[in-house]
Amino acid sequence: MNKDNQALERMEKAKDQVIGAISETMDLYGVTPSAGNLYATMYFEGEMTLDEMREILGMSKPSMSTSIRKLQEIEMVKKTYKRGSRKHTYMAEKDFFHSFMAFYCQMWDREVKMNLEAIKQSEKELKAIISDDAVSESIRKEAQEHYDMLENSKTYYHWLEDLVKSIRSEEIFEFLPKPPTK
Amino acid sequence: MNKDNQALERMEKAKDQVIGAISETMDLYGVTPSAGNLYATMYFEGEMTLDEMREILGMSKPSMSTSIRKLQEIEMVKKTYKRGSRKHTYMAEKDFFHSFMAFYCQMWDREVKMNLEAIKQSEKELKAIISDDAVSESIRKEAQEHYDMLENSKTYYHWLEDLVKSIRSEEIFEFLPKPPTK
DNA sequence: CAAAACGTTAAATTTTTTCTTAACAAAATT
DNA sequence: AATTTTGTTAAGAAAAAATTTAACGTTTTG
Repeated sequence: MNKDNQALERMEKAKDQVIGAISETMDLYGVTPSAGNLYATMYFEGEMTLDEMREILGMSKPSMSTSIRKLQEIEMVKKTYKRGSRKHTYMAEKDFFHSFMAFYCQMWDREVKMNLEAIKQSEKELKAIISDDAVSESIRKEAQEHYDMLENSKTYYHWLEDLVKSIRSEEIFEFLPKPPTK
Repeated sequence: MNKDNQALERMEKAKDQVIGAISETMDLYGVTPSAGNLYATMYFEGEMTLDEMREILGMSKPSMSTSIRKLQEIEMVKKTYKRGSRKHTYMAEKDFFHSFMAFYCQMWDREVKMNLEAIKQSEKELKAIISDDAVSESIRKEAQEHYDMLENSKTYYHWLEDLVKSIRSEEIFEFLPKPPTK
């Protein structure tokens, strides 16, 4: 079937378009190129084993192993259980809403936690300066300014917390409904 | 004033806490370490010139120049006009809401545009395969599956577009109000 | 129980990115 | 107009990250 080979070639081209775009996007998200490429490839395939991945991407097995682990961490790939084969199989999460939620919630949670903790420590130090009468007026004033700025910034982090909460609970879709699948 | 020096040292420690945290966060966002560090430093300072940055960070001037440019791109730093000095001065955007909006809207816009374009091209190819009667049934079926998957994924991108819109218009704050500044 | 299959960890290599020094271009002051 | 000041671009060096080859431990199968 010559027509079929032609069609298959054309299909590869079609897939590569999207694979390239997804891969590039993920790159911007701080996912390594090969992990991005792997995910995008899996997006078009069903279950895959590490060897199949290595085969199709022309890369080493440890490379696939580490990429898959990273993709699992951000919940873009799930381990699947296939009876018979003793090789592990994995599958791409195809619901981008899920990926979006998992990725950003994880990221923002970490941001909030880290920064609020740092602010807490910092404010403790600043407070000590502010309430020490032996320190000159101008320095205490500066400390106070920094303190106020930090205190003010907390507003943002708490908002971000709320955002994460509304995404996890899916309340956000009441405000911003998922468009209907035509 | 020995007490003052002590206080200043303590203040540096307080600032460094937060600088470290912000810097690390920005790192996760794909901003280079030195740009992150620069922003976090400027967060505590007023207007700054390139030479002051170089001085305080102990880095080269071209480094500051490129970092500042990147920070301007994502709207985390604004150019300020200071009469008198002919050196350029810059100032950190301290409103994290603004930074959040600028950064993610830019990112998501690019993602939507890139991927929808790729999908469009890809679907064109797939359609050609699907409607070619000379191609075997099984291949046409596979093409149709890919097509449907792509078509379905558009839902997500359109949602992301809506999200960006509601952030830009600040409508999102009606749903998720900024917590009051105590 | 020995040998093979599978996945992961460790060490080494390659590639990419970031940063610096040096050269350059534009603007301004003398 | 010549010299100095300021910022950027270009090329090279240093540092960091990604990938591969090699070695290891576990599980399975003959």
